[in-house]
Amino acid sequence: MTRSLEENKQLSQLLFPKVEKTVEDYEKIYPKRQLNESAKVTRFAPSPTGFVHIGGLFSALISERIAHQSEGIFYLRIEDTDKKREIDHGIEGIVDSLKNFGINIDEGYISESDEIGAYKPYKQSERMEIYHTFIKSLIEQDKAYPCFSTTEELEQLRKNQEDSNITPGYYGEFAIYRNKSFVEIKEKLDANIPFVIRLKSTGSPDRKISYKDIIKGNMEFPENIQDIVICKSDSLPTYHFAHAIDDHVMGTTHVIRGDEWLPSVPVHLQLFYTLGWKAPKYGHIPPILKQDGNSKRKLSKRKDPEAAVSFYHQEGYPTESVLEYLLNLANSSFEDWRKVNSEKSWNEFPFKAEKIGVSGALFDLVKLTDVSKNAISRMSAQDVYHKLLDWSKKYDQEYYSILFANKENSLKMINIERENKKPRRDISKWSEVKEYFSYMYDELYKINDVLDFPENVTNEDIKIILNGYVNIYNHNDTKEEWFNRIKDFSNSIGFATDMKDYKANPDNYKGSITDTTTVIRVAITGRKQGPDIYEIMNILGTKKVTLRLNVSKN
RNA sequence: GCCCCCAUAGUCUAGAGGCCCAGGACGCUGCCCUUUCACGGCGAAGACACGGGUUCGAAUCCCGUUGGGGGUACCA
Repeated sequence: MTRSLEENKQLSQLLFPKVEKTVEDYEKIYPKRQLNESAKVTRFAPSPTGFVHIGGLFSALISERIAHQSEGIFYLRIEDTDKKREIDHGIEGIVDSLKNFGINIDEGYISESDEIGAYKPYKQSERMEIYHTFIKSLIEQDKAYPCFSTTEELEQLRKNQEDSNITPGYYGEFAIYRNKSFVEIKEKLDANIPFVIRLKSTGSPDRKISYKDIIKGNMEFPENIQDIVICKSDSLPTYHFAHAIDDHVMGTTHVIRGDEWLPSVPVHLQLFYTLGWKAPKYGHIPPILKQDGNSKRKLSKRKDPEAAVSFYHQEGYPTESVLEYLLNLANSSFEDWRKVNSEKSWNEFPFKAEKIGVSGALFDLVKLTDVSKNAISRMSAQDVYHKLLDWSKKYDQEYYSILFANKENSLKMINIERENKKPRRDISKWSEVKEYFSYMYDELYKINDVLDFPENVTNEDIKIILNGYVNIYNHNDTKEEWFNRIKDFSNSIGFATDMKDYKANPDNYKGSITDTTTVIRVAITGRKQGPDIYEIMNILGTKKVTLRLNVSKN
């Protein structure tokens, strides 16, 4: 029944006549990396099947940290073995997303069609010859074989197995093509019957396999007993096989991936073992979840706009905000570190892979907002201005022109209370700034029909305040002079300046200095809240201030 | 069905048998400071899923239950 060594050799030749190189050739073409003992090699290996998912960015970030913190290599490999789901410009999207977030790769694709690095090609569809060479060798060694079962037959098999309550799948006695004779196989091949290549499993159902996951710790699984497909009928490798080949050949030391891969570990370990290689270390990260009714679920590409990293770009969250939020999700000690290292870059944080939580976290936009406010408050006005320009150039042309034309004033505005020991924390994303500072620009500022003055001040008093203030306003006042002037003025019209006294005897006054300034603020900015009103008036200038005061009176 | 993973407040988490009648951050909230907001200061409410063990002692170890997530493809 079984085939002789010679027959297997013939079979491999029959199957892969065009493969000329040998396994040894490839070990020479792609030699082992010359790196320090401690240097780690990681990769981000997405499929170009859609936009980059926030979970993808999460694993890319973790992989990048692990590599670069150990002075190792981080590379980008495109896993395009599923031609059915591939999209146009998929690679470009991936490359751009990483670039945008400042996650630097050492090897792999740097644009839709250009790649760098000594282990190219970094796209699986271009590595066919490599995979076939290794498959050919496995067949020669009787470790793999062609299987001619049709999808229908396999479905039927599964159904029968389920009905008789035995483990479903293609294994053991059900692996009918495992030991077919050379003659039988040749007949099928000559008849052009489509086939896949399967790996002959060496696993046993009553043996366990254990390994230590970098993130999840000690794991134990039953061995894989299935004769898994390693080469599909379109002659492309399956993910499992390409993973083993590429990560060995490219010298990956640590594989970081989503924990949906956890159940495949026995398969992968078996693959490495069968190929005679040392398996990389694995780290399985939990998914990023979203609350959906009563349950949590993975952020969905189809249902959740916030699943796409492009969403954060559009909204104008600075990349470091998103990265820091993600970093905090991975290592919760990040925020403590950030508190005492406010001027450092996120990539100086001593990241620890083994500290990553094991269970999935809900993505919390509110927390992201907080992280982002902090991140932006740490930036210089120049920095904020330029980031704002970059963002608006892409997403808000009108605002871009305004910012561009009003550089000086914009910078001053952004800088209000920015250089305090504790800077303002009012901006969390670029898309909200236009509205937030709209009163700064004549093009954007519109006096509301109904100004929202404080309720406790009568219309009559509002007029008194506005009329009086127009007369005493002096653009050349220092802040102190200005404040003294407001105080005197408030006193003169019956508004308290001593807050303690006001609180003790509110009935003695029409209101307090808070009300006076708020009325002025509303008249000038249309808002009850905002940065230091003295600074704002200073930037606006006498002309605009008096104009707005006069307009608001009516 | 079978296999695997997970389980501390609304959210993210610290916690690796006594330091914990559980600490931090976000959020929520009270007060103080204050020309508003922000900042800052001082507070408040809020959690070890449940049930059994083991132990002098358990959030921490074991077993079970429940709940959640994942896998079970010629998808990754």
